[in-house]
Amino acid sequence: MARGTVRHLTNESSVTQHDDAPNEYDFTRIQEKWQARWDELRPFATDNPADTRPRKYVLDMFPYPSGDLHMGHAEAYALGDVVARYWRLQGFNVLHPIGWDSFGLPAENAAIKRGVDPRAWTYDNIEQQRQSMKRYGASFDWDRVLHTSDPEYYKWNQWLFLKLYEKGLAYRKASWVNWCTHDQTVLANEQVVDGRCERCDNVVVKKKLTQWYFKITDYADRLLDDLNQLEGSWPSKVIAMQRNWIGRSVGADVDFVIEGRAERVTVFTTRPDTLFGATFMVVAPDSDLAAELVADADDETKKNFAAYLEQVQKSTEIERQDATREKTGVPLGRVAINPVNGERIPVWAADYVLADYGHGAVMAVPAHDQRDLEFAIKFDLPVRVVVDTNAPVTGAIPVITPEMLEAGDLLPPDPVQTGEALAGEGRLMNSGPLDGLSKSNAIKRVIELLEEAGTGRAAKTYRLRDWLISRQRYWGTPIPILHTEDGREIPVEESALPVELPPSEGLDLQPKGASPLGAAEDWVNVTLPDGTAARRDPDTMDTFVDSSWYFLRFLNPNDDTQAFDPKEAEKWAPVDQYVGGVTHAILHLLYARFITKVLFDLGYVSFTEPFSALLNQGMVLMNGSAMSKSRGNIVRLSEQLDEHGVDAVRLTMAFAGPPEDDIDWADVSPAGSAKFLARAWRITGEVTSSPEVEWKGGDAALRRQTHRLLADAPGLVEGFKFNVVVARLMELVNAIRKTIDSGPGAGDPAVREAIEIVTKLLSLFAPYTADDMWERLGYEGSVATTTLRKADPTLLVEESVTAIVQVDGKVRDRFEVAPTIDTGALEILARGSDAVARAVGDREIVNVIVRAPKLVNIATKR
RNA sequence: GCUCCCGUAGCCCAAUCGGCAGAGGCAGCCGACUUAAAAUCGGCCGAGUCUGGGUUCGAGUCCCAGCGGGAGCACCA
Repeated sequence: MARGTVRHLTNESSVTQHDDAPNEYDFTRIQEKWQARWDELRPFATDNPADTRPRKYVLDMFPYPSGDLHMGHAEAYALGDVVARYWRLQGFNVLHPIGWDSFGLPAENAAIKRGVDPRAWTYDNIEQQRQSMKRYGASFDWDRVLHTSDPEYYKWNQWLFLKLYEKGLAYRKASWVNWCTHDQTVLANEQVVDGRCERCDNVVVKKKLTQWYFKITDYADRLLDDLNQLEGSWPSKVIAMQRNWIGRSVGADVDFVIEGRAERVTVFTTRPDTLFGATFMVVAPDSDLAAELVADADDETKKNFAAYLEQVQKSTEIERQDATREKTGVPLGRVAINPVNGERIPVWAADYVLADYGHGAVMAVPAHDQRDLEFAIKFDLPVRVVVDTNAPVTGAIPVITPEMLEAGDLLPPDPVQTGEALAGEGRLMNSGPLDGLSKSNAIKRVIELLEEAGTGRAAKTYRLRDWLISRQRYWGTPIPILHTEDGREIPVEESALPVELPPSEGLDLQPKGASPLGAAEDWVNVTLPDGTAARRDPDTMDTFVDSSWYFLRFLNPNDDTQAFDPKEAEKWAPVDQYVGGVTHAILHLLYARFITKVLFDLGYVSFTEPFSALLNQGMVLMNGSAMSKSRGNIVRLSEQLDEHGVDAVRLTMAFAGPPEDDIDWADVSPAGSAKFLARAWRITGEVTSSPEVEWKGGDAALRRQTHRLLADAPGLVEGFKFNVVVARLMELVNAIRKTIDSGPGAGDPAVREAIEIVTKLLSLFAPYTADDMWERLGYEGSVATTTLRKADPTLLVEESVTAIVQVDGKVRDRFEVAPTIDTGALEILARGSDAVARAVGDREIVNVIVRAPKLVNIATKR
């Protein structure tokens, strides 16, 4: 078959109106024709200040320029475009921009591999993607393109960094960080997946380094609590993942005195009620606290600790996160004193306690915590039950029943025997003043006691850690800080921004654990105004900084006086509809939310959440699994576009199923989509009525169907049921076909009305075909810039409906009735039915439910 | 292990408030066109909704339990 053409037999009568126009659906011709028109018309530019239409900001997650666009991009941009085009048809002024997230490791790694400049490699890829994107026909405003690797963009990245620095939200600290052994750079917690580097899948180890952090933990409560306002507009899955990630725990801080040490050690616990059951303390071996506690110990203890620490640090994240492995640890030879009962308990170091969570130390209550129990059993430490989990609790009050007393079996099983810690509700015991209280009451009471004694307080802690933003790589935004020899940090003046990346020429980009920029002597060495020498910070920023505010830069991408114009933000932001993959459910979205809240606090924006609504599209699979080279199941987008046309591929993406579901390309039919487009397109060549024709008088059944679609379309599109909209369009095209072939014919006004509505709605999915159809229908310009009519309510009323009559839930008869029939009339009709009488037989009718005009159900005594 | 989501025709998927299980597509079959085939056009066939209970006049839809699939979290004190 000839590429680019869906052949069909020419019907002589269909040529009458457009003798000169081609009468074959040739998508290549249509694409080329309309691409040129769009370049000329700029139908999607959003730059007219006099535009008074209401506004919508529809944003697709911008792509990373690694190679050409693939099927995943195709799906995302097809779906985002449906939403953008829909709001335009509804009369909105829609901002729908596109850009490139063009800094980052893959570009640099690829550049190293090929021995080329990362800059050249990146911009070559952008150009390729830009052309593919244009061909793909998404309704972007091409005058607002940005690239995060442009100095004009990253200048404002640096500005943002300095704003955070001024607020104390950007700081440097030495700590154990995730180190990717392959990429030779640090990773944020969020970038470590199952102990491996999210990007290259290599093993991650811990390394102690001084790094830059953003203090996202200051915003933990707001990031968590504000998720409530996104409920219903964001996928619940994403909200759950974010909640989980922030991981707020509520409990208490408890101060323990350490014998022979002036300072107390504070531990965080979610179970302060079990404080009387604490039989030892555990600190993280890699914490400063452990090192300090062991410093005064005897040589044997020190030696054991040193050996243990070395072993811990050697282990990879994968080993460390294996929850099934045996507990390990060493005693530190120190004694802690329980503040509530004065009990002396030993202090151990063990790697099941994490240095950077809570205070890096825990009170171990082995009877009621599984981890502590395993440790106690392994090292033969005492276990004391302080909550009787066999005592039921009604409300907050423990209840002991006479039966229980009689059974003499009040105590729960011994955790040491069963190996199971007693985690449940119960009644406090062995706990002095807490005895007899329920768990929740005991928590309240013990916090009061601790606060009175000054040895503890209610506390919250989070799983979320501060955001590590420095990277020891070349292709990123330089951190705008100077370091003097005496260790001072000097922020670069705002007027001196951007701190431009030096050329990569002459730099060794091979990863070696330190930033390549440190070797750019001309760049890194600077002299301060007072004559002292300083060095630029050689690290670059995590690219998630770039993408945490790009949606604001789109508002005025060429403004060189500010990052974004707050007045424009007032007009357009926050983003009304954000569209992208669920892969960014945590990282990108959390960071963007954080930065938005910071900008709110700084007074730059008036909203606290960046994305009012979120749509996650699924992945495109092939034969049940993700496409990959190793599986050899890659479907090339460019080949699909060559074979079936842009519109057919886009339509297939929308029609395949709910947007959030994965699409298996083996299950769908782009050829079927092309067939449908050709059918619809062909009809526009058969219509013989003129654009000015009066609708009324047209075929009533077809008109009703058209208006039902008009009435349903908004709800369907806004509910992201794109697949249903496409199905309804197919249905309507089938109906038009019938009306032409075996009904009133191609000249009927209802045919024109129907195909015009099809054309408008089809433009959401198949913009090239729709614009060509629009022209064939006798109009000029792009159908995408028209608006959609409202349904005529008089046409939505059915002339008659089918009422069904059930007997005991089974359908026994049906009638054609007026939609306005009342309950009594319908019941009389139903009771008069022979079929119903036969079904009822001689049984007694006990109930008749009437739901006029659609249903009667007669229940009989059985 | 914990949490969440999903199981409807051979396949992908629809089904407003609980009210006739089917909108659409793919595949299949039949017919038209063709010397023939492909393509195209027209038509047809096709589940009783994963299983077992429950609520209800009535359950794909609500509740409980199980099975199957997917996702997230997982030594976070």
